[in-house]
Amino acid sequence: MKVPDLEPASSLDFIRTRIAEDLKANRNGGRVHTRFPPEPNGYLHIGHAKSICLNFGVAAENNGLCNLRFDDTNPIKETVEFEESIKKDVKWLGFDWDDRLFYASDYFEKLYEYGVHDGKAYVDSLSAEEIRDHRGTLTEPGRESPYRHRPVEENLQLFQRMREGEFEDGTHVLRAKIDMASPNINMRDPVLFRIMRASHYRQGRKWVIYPMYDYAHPISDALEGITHSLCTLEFEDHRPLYDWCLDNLPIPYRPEQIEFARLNLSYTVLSKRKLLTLVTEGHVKGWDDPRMPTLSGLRRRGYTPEAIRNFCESIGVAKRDAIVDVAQLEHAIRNDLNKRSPRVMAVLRPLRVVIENYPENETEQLDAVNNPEDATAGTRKVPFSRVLYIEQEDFRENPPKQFFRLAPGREVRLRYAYFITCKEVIKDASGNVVELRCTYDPATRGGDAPEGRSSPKATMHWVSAAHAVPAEVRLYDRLFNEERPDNDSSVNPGSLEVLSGCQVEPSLKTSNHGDRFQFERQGYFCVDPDSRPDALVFNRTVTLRDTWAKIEKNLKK
RNA sequence: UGGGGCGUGGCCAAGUGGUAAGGCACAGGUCUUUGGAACCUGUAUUCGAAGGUUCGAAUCCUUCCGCCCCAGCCA
Repeated sequence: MKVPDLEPASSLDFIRTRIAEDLKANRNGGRVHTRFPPEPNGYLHIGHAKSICLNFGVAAENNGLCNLRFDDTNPIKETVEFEESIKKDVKWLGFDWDDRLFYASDYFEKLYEYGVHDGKAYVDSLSAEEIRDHRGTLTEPGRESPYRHRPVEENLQLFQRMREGEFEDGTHVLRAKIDMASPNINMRDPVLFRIMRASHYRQGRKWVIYPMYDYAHPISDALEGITHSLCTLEFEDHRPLYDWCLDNLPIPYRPEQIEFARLNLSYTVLSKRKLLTLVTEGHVKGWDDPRMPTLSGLRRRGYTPEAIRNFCESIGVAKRDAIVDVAQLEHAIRNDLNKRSPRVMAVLRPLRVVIENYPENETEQLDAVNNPEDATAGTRKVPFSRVLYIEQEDFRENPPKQFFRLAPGREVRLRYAYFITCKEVIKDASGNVVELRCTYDPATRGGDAPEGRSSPKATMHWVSAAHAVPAEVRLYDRLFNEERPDNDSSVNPGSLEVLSGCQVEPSLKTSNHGDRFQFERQGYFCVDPDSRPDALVFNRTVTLRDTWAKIEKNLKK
């Protein structure tokens, strides 16, 4: 009898499919070994998370390994600070490279040895501009350098002298001898090594020549026994060169490079260069500014590693250029936080409410559910008294049709407390509503409607004025107003709004940095590192879905 | 008009000759002490276009159109 093949529950992306095929064909002896190879020249962002999840994920799924390798071949851009931030972020995301932390710079000696192997490369003494001139254009072939046919012996000597620091920066380079007429510009004798007197953050002044990415990368992969070298689409053109390096050097091993589309997100930028600019030009407060799509920014904003991983899984891996809607990222964090974050009441823009028929000096402790999504989260006590704060936007003197929160003469429920009715509106000299005089119904304690009475349409959050704790709340919005920001786009001026007179329930007094909460009816918030016990600071991670906002928006149309 | 890729609903994305998964978003509805969550329902006669092969095509062939990447001694 024929045994049916067991198909995987969900479909595999093209890379996982390819790896499964390789495994089935017993290529690489059944091994899967990937690597995440960041250059330590900036902070990791959500786009890197996609690559990290792919590389570490694919390895884990196949009982394989994934290395962390720093591609530190350009000393003028790289720093320890960046390296440390990258390691921290990869760990935070939830991945572990165990003892497999590597550096391209540890392979410099090997890369040097392979340099002029077998006459496959030559020392060129043209200037940078001359090399550019000789390269040709997209439609015209390049021209060979007059130095292209130097004897192997001479190349060997010159290359050694390059290393020994006998030449000025930029006077010589080592080039691969491939094909100046290749329609693929990357194959027109690409530079392999350049002279650069720069202090390397790990190697110091040990080297004055540094290898180029195209040369260092395939060899690094080979030396580490990488089976699948996953990178982004812009390197597709480089694959022939990747393969050339491995084919023409005495390396007994052949990793396979596979390219996938990098992540783009609407309303933000994801290139290291642009992110660097935002930081250096002061448009944001640093790499970990909660508006930044960096992992450190998202972390400070209150995103969880789980949410980011789920997001990366949800967007898939393919080859077409795509711009993922930020709404998809927001969905991922809401989905995660909904299940795990304790609910709490916080009034962002307070409006004073006096309950006229409530005793002056009385305080009640009312029971509030910590998380309706999690029965084990239990309950807490929330103090109620005569003077309260509610949200300014929860009261309308002239409520539009579908507004069913508080208005003159109207009754609403205060969550876990009582039904209250608005009796009087008090305004200041310029006509602003500054206080509401209300009455409460003692029969509705806890917020339950007595038998036979229908419950109000609105339930609102509130805080007892005498017990509330003042706090600063930072509201974040999309970094850019344009869906696809370009180089001329400027940061959304409304991307950060700081609210200073907020009143939060007393249980928040003991919260710690990084703690996450749902402020009921408003969104998810976390305690910022700037927060102190006597000066609480919260960041809004993301708002709750707000159907009233949609209704109101449509009313205005 | 050199080379390399890619085109499936508003945004992602499965599908690889047998009659268009799923998620996000959106629109209705149920429920609700968060206008939250959850749940239900709806949304591509059509897969960039046009021809062709076939009983049958998003999947095969041809032509065309559109988009992205490459001329760093960056990665």
